[in-house]
Amino acid sequence: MINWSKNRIAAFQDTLLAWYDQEKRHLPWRQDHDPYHVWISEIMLQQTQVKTVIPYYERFMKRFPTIEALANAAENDLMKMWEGLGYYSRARNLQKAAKQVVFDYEGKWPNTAVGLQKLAGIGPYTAGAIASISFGEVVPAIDGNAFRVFARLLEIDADIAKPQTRHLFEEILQPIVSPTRPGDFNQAIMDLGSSYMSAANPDSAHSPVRAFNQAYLDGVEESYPVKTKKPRPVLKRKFGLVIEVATSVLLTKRPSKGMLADLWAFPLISEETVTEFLEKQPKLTIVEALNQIVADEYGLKVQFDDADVKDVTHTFTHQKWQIKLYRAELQKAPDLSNFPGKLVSQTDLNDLPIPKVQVKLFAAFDKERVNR
DNA sequence: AAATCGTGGTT
DNA sequence: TAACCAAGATT
Repeated sequence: MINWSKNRIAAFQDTLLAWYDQEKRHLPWRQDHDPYHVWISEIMLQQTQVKTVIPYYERFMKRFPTIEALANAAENDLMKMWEGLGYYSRARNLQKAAKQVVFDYEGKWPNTAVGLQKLAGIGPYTAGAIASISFGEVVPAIDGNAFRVFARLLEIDADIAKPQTRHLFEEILQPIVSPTRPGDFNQAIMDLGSSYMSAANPDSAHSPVRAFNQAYLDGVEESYPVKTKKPRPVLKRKFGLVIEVATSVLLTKRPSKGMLADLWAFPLISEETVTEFLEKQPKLTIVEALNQIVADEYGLKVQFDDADVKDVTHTFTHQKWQIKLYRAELQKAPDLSNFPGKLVSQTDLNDLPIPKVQVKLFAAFDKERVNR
């Protein structure tokens, strides 16, 4: 790792900010420095590409123009706005934080990174981003871009996958952040990291800060940043249940903890549940086991169709689901007192927040339907 | 500290 | 395809 002198730091700031003034991206959330606008965009942008976020941000601002509107929103409306964005706890934390600001802080935002981190869903990166962009606090905003950019510029060998490495970067970056334009400095690093100093296809030869890029100058850019690999997704086999009543279908509201919390989907039975059932009653077929599980768990008398099974796979960050989708029809509306969900018509469906895996299940199921 | 929590895009 | 990446936070 190398070290920069004060003159070097000043030259870097000038070069970076001059480039930013010329080439910065014009994004919807960059029209002003309103903390509400900056905050919503930063939460949406966590682990999510700019291109994906833009339409979500526009819709969100129309639906919830102020932090008061968000604080008072119905949970279902909020989750519907977030539908398809992923990492849904971000949406729930968003409303928690909105309530904190509106009701605990009388509508006044904390104006430092330390204060901002007391709000739900705001960690060290997002706190630094809002504090510097909206309030002019001289603090770094260390996201994946900042890790990558400075690992290359300074040949920092620490593993950025390790939590403690953040502290090292904070120490290194604090004196480098522009004291006069901290928000622009942090955003410029992100623009740089998404263009000339991207992860996959960097173009350091034409980068405005190539003269400061030690890894590039040494021809070892490929070696930075140092980052240990994550394990591959674990395979989970499941049985998905389509239980129809006329043109409606039974959906469960998923538990409020764990994967896809509070979203709506077909009931899913884990392979383990079915396996255990078959060990106790080896003579049963899979369909018979599913029928009995549904009777035991939900108090529903159904008969799944063995000849109408669809396969759907969906990969998350750390799990790969292989779902066998079974279908059954009921002649009349059942007693749902033991079923954690409801009978949903096509029109009702439009109001419920649905995860992407369920969209895939619907697609497979609809194909079956069309073919019949 | 390591695992958990989504989705879309690229190679 | 499988692997990796994209403005991370929480437990």
